[in-house]
Amino acid sequence: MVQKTGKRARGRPRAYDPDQALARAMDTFWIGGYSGTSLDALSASTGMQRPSLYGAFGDKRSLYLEALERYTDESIASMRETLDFESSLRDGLATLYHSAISFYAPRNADPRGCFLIGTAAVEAMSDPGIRNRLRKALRRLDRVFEDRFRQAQATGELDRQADPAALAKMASAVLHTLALRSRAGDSRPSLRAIAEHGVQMICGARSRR
Amino acid sequence: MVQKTGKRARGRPRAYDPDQALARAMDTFWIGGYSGTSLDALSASTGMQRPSLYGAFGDKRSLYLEALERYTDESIASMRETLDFESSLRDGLATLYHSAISFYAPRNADPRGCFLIGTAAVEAMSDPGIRNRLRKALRRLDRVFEDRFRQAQATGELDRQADPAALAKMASAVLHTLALRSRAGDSRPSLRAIAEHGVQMICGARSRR
DNA sequence: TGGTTTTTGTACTATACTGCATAAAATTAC
DNA sequence: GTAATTTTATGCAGTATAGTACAAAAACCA
Repeated sequence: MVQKTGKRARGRPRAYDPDQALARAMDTFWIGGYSGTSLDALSASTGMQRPSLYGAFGDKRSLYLEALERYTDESIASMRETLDFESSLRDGLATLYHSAISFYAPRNADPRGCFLIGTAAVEAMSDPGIRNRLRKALRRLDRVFEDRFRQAQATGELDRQADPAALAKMASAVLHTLALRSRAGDSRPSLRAIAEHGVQMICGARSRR
Repeated sequence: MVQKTGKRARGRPRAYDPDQALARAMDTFWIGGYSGTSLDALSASTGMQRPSLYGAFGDKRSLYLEALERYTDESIASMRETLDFESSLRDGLATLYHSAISFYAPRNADPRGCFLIGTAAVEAMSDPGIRNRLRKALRRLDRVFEDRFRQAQATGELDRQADPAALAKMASAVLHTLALRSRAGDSRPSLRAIAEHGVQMICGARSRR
């Protein structure tokens, strides 16, 4: 078994960094999907032999689930950070979407979209565990937007009669379409245009930037 | 080879209906995804032996591509029909979304979402052919909305300054999020709520139903 | 009835895949 | 330096998979 926080390991030291290995495994799943990614591919990308993979993460599904959790946590943290950093709701949304586009369709690499939509959505039908995790992840993402909308309502930036939960789902919908379209190969300018229209639609078209 | 429009086949008659077989194959891919669906599964669901599958549709990828095309064509036809049938833009959108929900999350079967998002999006990364077909399919879906928005503009139902292409992408975004969330297991009422908020957001919240 | 044509069903090949057993390697504890 | 402990590396077992070869079957034509 892997000793998670062992200060000085007793036996032979590990030749890999568990965190980096998980990140590489996530990238590999991201490209090939769960069913489309073999243990050989994971072994090659992480640099770990199969028995080491099993020792560190358990079987293929467990490794995928860890990658899924990691992705969700990181995405949510990054989104919260962006929305907190920008002072206005409008700027926060705009920055968040533009960051998402850079993330989904990097300038120097193949577009990959969102890990959840690109890999978990497929398996959701045949694996109830993955389906539940996907549903909860989407709900958590909704909550990030919802919390910011509530805050905007408290400061008077957003109309008192607005429905924060409903607006949050619309904000997520824009994110979902950006993720899908980037994976489908849409150009970055066209994605940026969608993001801008999304911001206008959610915040109201009144104040032009 | 399969004779597509032969009036009276010369040899032994086929034991299957190519159209029904393709529909069954589509269902099977829909559930398991491309990589996750084996030829044995396809053989079982269609009732055809593997050699018959090859004779009729070619290899696994060709069969998948045919299912993809069929799904796209049928979806677009159905959407156009709905938007044409309803007299107002608002009712057309509302009916379209509700039909989509019934389609994505049937009352008597497991929710399955959209074939494109659920199966083609995964393969898009490793198969450029599928990625291109997905991109074109999404564009065609956008066009359905765009055409309807243009028509609404012509009849004065929609503001002259509105941007039909941009509105169409937002209308698609709502459809995308419905597809994703249904596959993630969201409840039908929550999906219906999203649809209603989507309609209000796109058509403007002025006229309550 | 016999020949022709097309499809079906069985069986096969070669490969890929997941998971694990086992021994060598690298480190700590005494 | 030796024993104990943990990880690595090689290789294997059993199964699943995509695709195909080939003969039997079921129709038509003469």
